[in-house]
Amino acid sequence: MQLCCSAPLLSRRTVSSCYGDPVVQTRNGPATARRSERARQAILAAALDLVCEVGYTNLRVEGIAARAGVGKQTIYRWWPSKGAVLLDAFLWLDDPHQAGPPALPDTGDLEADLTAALRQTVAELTDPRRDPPLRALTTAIAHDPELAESYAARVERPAREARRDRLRSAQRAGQLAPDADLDVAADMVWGAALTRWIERSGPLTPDFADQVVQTALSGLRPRPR
Amino acid sequence: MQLCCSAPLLSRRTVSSCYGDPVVQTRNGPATARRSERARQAILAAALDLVCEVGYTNLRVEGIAARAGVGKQTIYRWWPSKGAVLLDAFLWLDDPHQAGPPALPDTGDLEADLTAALRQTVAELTDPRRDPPLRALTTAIAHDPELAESYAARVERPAREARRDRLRSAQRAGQLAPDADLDVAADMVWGAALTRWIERSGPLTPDFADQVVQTALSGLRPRPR
Amino acid sequence: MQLCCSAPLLSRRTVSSCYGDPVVQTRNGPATARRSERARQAILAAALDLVCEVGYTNLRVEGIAARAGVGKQTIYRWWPSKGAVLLDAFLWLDDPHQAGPPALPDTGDLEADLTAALRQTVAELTDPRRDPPLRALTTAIAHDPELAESYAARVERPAREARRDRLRSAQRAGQLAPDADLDVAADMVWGAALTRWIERSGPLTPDFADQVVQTALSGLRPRPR
Amino acid sequence: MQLCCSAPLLSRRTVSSCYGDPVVQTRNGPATARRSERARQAILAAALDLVCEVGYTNLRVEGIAARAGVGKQTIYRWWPSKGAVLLDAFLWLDDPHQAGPPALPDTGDLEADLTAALRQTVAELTDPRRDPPLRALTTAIAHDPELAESYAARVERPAREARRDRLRSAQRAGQLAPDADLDVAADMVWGAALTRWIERSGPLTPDFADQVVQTALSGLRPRPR
DNA sequence: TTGTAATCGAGACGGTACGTCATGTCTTGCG
DNA sequence: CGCAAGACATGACGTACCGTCTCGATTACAA
Repeated sequence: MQLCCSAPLLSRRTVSSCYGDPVVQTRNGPATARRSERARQAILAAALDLVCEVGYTNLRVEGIAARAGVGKQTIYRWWPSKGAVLLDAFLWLDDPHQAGPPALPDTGDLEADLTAALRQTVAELTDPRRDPPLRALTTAIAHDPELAESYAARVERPAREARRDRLRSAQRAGQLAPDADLDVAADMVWGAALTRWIERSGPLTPDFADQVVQTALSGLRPRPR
Repeated sequence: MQLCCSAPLLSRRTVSSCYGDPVVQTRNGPATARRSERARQAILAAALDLVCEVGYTNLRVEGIAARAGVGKQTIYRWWPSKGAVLLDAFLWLDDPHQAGPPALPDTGDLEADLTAALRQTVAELTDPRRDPPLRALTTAIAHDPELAESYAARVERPAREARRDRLRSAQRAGQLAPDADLDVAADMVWGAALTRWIERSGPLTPDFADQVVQTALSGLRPRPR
Repeated sequence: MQLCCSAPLLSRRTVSSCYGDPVVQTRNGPATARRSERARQAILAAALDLVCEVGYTNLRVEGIAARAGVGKQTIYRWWPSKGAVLLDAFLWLDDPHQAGPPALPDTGDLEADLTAALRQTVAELTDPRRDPPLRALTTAIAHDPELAESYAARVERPAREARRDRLRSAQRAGQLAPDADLDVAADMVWGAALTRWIERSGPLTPDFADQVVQTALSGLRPRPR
Repeated sequence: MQLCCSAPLLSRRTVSSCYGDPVVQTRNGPATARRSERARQAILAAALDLVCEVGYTNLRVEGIAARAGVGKQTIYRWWPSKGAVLLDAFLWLDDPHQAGPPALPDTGDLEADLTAALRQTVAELTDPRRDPPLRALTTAIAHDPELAESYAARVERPAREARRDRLRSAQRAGQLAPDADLDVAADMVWGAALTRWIERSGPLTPDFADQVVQTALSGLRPRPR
């Protein structure tokens, strides 16, 4: 797998030393000249800017290169496709803020924690800096298995596991039905938000997050009195 | 809006006579020669075949034309994009079977009806004839607003309304909490399936459908005894 | 051989109907749409203009296409390289004037005929419309065997044979030594001019042509008295 | 003029000390490290090998560097183009053998001397070590005026002058018509060979050399009896 | 029965973007 | 400092498709 070259969700401070190898091979000697950090950041920033400005279908590798003041080959040397650039760029958005795998809050109050987490998801999905690249990635992975695997490994599975961890903790605490399938539960809660986001079929607000969590916990049936 | 030229979900038997007007204008005289039904069906069939064989990104208008034994212009005359062809082709899959807007069963047993409906959705999502074109459409609409509107009008909104209708009926019958938001409820149930389908993050089986409906109705909290 | 698509030195008047087949093959049906004569002429004219303006090394297929108001693919469809375009363009220069294989004058006066022919060669070599493309071709064929064969067949061999024909006629008339090698003779006469042209090592004038022919006929040795 | 950095046709044995200055300027300090003779010879040898193996158009500076085990910059530091490398390499071929400007033999027998000289030229033109680089140079100078001047100064003019010297000597000895133009004479003799070489239009053999010289001296007209 | 006009299969056209390759410069340690 | 290594910015390459346009041939009403 050689899709993305940034360090995947590391906790190290010095990202600048975590490069992968070039996508295209050259004759090997004692490596001397190194990858340009300036170029890498300019490319990621340009990709984010452009996907917001012109959309994914109008996003061109040439355009990224031009905006970044970089040669096209410098992009193709390190990424196999514009989708891979975008994945790195998307993760790079959070690079400074979080330096480790995500985790849901665990205050002991399940409803509050889930609500906070889903509100966070909703906020990210509607963040104008994150919506366009994420939407682009969502469609790109549908047709690029390698990118899909990379996206799953670096974005999807970590999020999914964080959710399951929190739900398992709640189940242990007796706050969840002992026979509940945690994956089904998570798919219902986050799937509701994801569906609205993908289909743009309804408002995606904090209120919506609250309702989903409350409904998922209590169920749709009328409360017995 | 002139995206798709097949008849949209009409109840008339003779679909072959419901053409719209050509997408490209020609000088108008007393209409004489008519659209070729043979060509239309060959195009739709070729589009379906090819999207399954080579995927959406490798689907070319030229390829559809060649496979259908048709000139490229015959496609561009009647559809504005390969996405629009695919939408017609996808709907054409169901043409013989259903000749009207979809409706969920309403036997009075809410859980049974929802389970049947979600099982049906799951079956369609995993049908090898439907999965590739639907996946293609799902990504195509992300970048083509006209196609998105057409898809919403002809696929999404009808389904969504059928679900809401059934839930409203249940709410009237006192089988649902009176304050439940029906859109939220539907998004939870169908969003769970849609998420698994999009993210390929888990098995998409009848069992899964059963679990989702049961969990949505009863909630995640432990049942009081 | 599919290098050049104009008719090679035909005597037919209607050159516009002598196209060859496209360089890239497509599936064959009953041919309908035809090659654009307008595009062909624009390309040849643009190639000639540009090679004079910017030189062969700076001649780009993109540049020809742009100058001709033509898509790049329209060039690649009909010619395999810029050298092949240039060969056609060079021959197209003479298209109206000569419609058959070249022939040297044969008035019976060998010295006068050779002098006229060599003056003609010298005039062409120094013609500012012909010098740049011919120089370009001369270097291009050094590294492109297919182009070289085409050039030999359409330019070089016809000229060479015309010269040999005239010399043979003279030999029959007793104006040439019976044991003279006609190829050696022609190489001496035209080689002298070609060398000056290639090496730019001396003036290339009608006078020079006169001297060469006179010297070749009489020899370098002092005339016995 | 900074085209070539080897010593031009010197008679000194120790070529290794005749370097010019680097083509690219660097900040000047007290010169310490000197040009590597090993690198220079490896580059010239690699250039010769490669131009024979892959041809001039496929000859890359990177390829020369790789074959020579040298950094690309080491080539660009000392030569302005691959043509300049090739010119040095071509001259370096003769470095050991001749250490001065070329001269034609002058035994007093003009025909024998010219024949020997032209046979020598023919032998060099057909030498598989010399043909490819020389052909490359011949085309390279057509588009690179600086290289052309250097080639003229170091290869062409010396040869041309040697020929004229020999012919002048013959003219003084009364073996040549007093009014013969020596440049025209030389162009006829060597032009015949050069033309065959460039156009590959006939055998280039010692026999051919003999015929050319004999014909040039005696002329084409039938010998009077 | 014959016009007449739109559609048909076919494919060349003017273009845009692709991903690769080559160029010549710049940067990084090593000797 | 010169050197080997190689990343860099630039830009041309030839290919693949795009969506439009132009050909005859075919087709089906209207006169």
